[in-house]
Amino acid sequence: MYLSFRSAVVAAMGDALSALDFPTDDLGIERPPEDVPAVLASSVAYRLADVAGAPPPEIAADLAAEIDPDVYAYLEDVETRGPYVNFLPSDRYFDETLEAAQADDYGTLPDTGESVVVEHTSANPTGPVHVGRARNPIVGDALARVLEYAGNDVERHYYVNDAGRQIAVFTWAYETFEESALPEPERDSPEYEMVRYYRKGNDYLEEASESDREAAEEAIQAILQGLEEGDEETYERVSEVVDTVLGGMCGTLGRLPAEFDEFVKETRFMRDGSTDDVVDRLKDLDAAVFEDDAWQLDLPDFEKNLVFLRSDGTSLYTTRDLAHHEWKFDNFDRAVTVLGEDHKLQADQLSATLDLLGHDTDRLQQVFYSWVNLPEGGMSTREGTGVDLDDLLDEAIDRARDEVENRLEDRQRSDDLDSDDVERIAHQVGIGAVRYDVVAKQPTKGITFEWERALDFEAQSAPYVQYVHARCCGIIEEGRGAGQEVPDAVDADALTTAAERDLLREIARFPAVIEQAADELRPHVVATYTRDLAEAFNVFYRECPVLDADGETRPARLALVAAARTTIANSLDVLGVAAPESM
RNA sequence: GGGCACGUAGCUCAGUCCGGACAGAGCGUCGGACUUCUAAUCCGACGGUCGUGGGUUCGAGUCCCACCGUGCCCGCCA
Repeated sequence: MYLSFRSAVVAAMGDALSALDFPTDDLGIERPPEDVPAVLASSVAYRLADVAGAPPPEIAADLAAEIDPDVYAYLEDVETRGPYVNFLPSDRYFDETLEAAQADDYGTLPDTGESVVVEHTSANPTGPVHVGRARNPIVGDALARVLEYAGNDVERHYYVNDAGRQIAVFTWAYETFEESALPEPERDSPEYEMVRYYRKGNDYLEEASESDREAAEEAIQAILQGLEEGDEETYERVSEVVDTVLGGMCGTLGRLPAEFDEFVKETRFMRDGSTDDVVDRLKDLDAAVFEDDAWQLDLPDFEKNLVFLRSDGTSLYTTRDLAHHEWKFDNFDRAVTVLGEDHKLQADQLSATLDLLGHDTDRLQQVFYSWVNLPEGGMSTREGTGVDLDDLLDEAIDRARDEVENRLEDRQRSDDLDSDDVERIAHQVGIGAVRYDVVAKQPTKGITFEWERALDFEAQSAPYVQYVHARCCGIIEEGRGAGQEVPDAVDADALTTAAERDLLREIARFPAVIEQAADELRPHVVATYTRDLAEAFNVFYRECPVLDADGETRPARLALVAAARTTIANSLDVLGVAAPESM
């Protein structure tokens, strides 16, 4: 309804402007402040003052007079306030919003017919997932959900680095050191057990004598060469390490939850010949140069050359990533990648090179986030510094459980929660709080990890929004018990108070929020929206009794609660945060 | 040194892309509201040179320039 209303306003403004011989390239449509009852407004009158030779309020009045609301769908009235033209929606707008918002798929936009691959996380399989990179799966998964709601056919990919030096070191270390020489694993899980070899190997390379180190380097190089040559046995050896560690990491990511449709291995593009193929085409480019025995690309707009083939003839990460992205272009309409800001230059070079290879790089978009650091510095898997995501999630669940148990005593509601409920709520709230805290912020902002802050359940947090969902469910359940079912169709006329209208207006915006989040690839706008929606609901809740309301008001309010419930549930779903039915 | 990002209330953040209605929340502090559909709630008070200085504009937190501070990047690593 909101999107239709907006189209109507766009049409009305365009018609009015051209009728008065004003330019129609700037409609000035915006969202008015809260205290203005209009759903949309236009500030264009300001800019027309010069052209028209009249003060803005006068122009606004002329524009408003030019528009006949009856001609446009959902438009009730056009008013002016100073220089602003305000558009007020009709009863039908509210009636249909109330009905549409009760559908389970409310907020889902029509199919775009486009396939989108969202690549996120893609962390090197070297050890436990730590908080430093936890932003990637959380933002990436939310982004995938946003794009799905926006009508796209989405696939989530994890690009697995199984061909780099780190993995060769890991494989060598795993095959070289005895478990008896290693410390106890921090957890009973494959990646925690395996990372001990990786750390041991790296320590050894730093501390060993020169001759020992050279011997080790030889073994490591042999692994890299084996992969480059497509040697099956080497691939098997590396795969054992990679698959084991990755399996463990996915267990942690699954708790968020972040799941993937496909794990795309780097070696795939070495083994199928596409890396060699892209190297051949790169060599033919005008920008290709052969310097210092290595093939390089002299990219415009970049200071340094991009090496794509080493002097020993082996490929680099970037080379394989080019083949990877050509594969994405072959199989999807669009590709979105979530990357740490440290990959920005590399991503720009990738796009520039794909452009030189003749690809339409508008189909590739990158979303960057900055790392989560500790007060004392960055987190590193190799050095074992950092907070494991598993520990953060466990702690969040523990604290949420404490909260639930503390609140149990002075709980007003009579539906006793059993121990399963307590555990369910602890998980929903604990993990939801962590996830919401991350997804609600613009990813480019830096975050310093602090336990207290990450685990604050007050504030503008997930529980605040989740609580609204639980309240909605409570009212509906209570009503059902008293024989008051949510009506199928209802007249929004019965909703007369400002609190009811404000809530309905917020509910109506949801599809536009999805559209904006998808267009801008910024899931955090959905989080901001959930707060506004929850706030509007809580005001309504305080001022408007539902089940005790009289006459037509009761079914109308019940329908409003049902609409709020699906809107809250779906907006939380977009963020990947659970919507508890009680808490 | 060069490039990119970030800088809004004591603290954590919206708002900046696309300039417009008095710059909004939460936390903290102080003061109120549970015999009433769940108080993880609500209401009120206090709190702001929107990093600094210029510029463009009828109008700048938003656009441009310079500077300051912080982070990231500038490998034949990934």
